[in-house]
Amino acid sequence: MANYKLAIMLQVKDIPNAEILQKFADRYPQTDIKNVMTFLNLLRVGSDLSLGLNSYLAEYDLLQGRWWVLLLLMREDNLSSTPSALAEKAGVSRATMTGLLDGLLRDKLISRVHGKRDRRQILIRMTVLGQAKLDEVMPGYYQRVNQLMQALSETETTQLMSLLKKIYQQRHVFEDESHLK
Amino acid sequence: MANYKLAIMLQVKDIPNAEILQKFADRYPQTDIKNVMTFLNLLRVGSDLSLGLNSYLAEYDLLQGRWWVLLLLMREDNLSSTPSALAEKAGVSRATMTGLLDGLLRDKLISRVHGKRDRRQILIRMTVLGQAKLDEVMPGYYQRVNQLMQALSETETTQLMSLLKKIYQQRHVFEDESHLK
DNA sequence: AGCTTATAGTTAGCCACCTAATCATGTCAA
DNA sequence: TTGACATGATTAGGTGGCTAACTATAAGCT
Repeated sequence: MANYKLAIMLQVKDIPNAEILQKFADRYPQTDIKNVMTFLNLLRVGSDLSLGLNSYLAEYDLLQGRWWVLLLLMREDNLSSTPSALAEKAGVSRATMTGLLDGLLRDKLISRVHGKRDRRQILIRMTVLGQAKLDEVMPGYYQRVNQLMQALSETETTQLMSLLKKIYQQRHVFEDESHLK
Repeated sequence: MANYKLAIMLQVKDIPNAEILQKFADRYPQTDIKNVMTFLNLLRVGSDLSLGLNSYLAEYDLLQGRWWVLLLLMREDNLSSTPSALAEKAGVSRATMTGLLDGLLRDKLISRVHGKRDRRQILIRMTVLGQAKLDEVMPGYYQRVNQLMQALSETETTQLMSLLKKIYQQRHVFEDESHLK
């Protein structure tokens, strides 16, 4: 039993074709080829879009982690939050958040202030530079998302949301033995 | 212009709701809320499934990278390939493949043999232990994929494949300025 | 033959993620 | 009020990505 650690997604460039999957299906009879292909395609599309988003953000010296932190701060009325709250909302460990904040601080996009009431807490506030960075990045981001989603009609987008939601509800299948019949 | 490096997907736990997106839409008028939400959900589902797959594989001391290498080798008639061919098919750099192969070698799941014709080449062959590992992992993998995809009917699965394909064709939107109108 | 260029693989060093351990501060109950 | 436990943040150490630089071998020209 190993420790599972990384959120790194394999960039599945070479999804097996039906013939190859059939070879596996012979060895492993439970295989449903169509299901596997759909699953792998879902992973691949997600991975490629994530990679693409990163490559866009990198033009502005950001990656998804630090960019998302700025977005979370922008949502707050006073542009402030704490490391643990940010870690929770971003879905990363507090240790990772410390690292992300280190990077943002280095680029002066945020500031760290020690809490007054609870001296364990640190208050993170987005700086004017941070806001400027976001103002630089976001228009192009929205433009590209729109461009991407133009591949689908309004109806298809609704459909996709609905299908994703159904799959999302099953997401614990890999983790939790009890979900198997 | 920074260097873009990681295939790490942000685990977007906290997708903004319509109200928050509206706030951003006020600041950034090009925002199409529905498109953004669909995009973020696609990223999130991909990320969560990838994470789940990793957590399953970790029970067998594998992660997606090393697991995928074993699958690629299993496809080959003689269970053999070269590091560069594997890197190409797995969609990772040759340097990363070196690292993955190091790990597989440590666990004796593959063997390295120096090429005869071209002495620069190394031949990677899956060992009996490697095949046994895959035979251990794959049934549960297929079982879980089937379980996951039971969320969708046959028709819905076909629909999803079609929608994903349409989006996939637009995947260069983030990387290539010329795709913007 | 001997240069130059291309190719296969590894190494070095960076980044973002993780868990576990640590340190400081708060809280609560005997 | 003090000892046990909880909580916020950081540090240490490991993994798997990346690019760039390096070594060794091969191939192609002149």
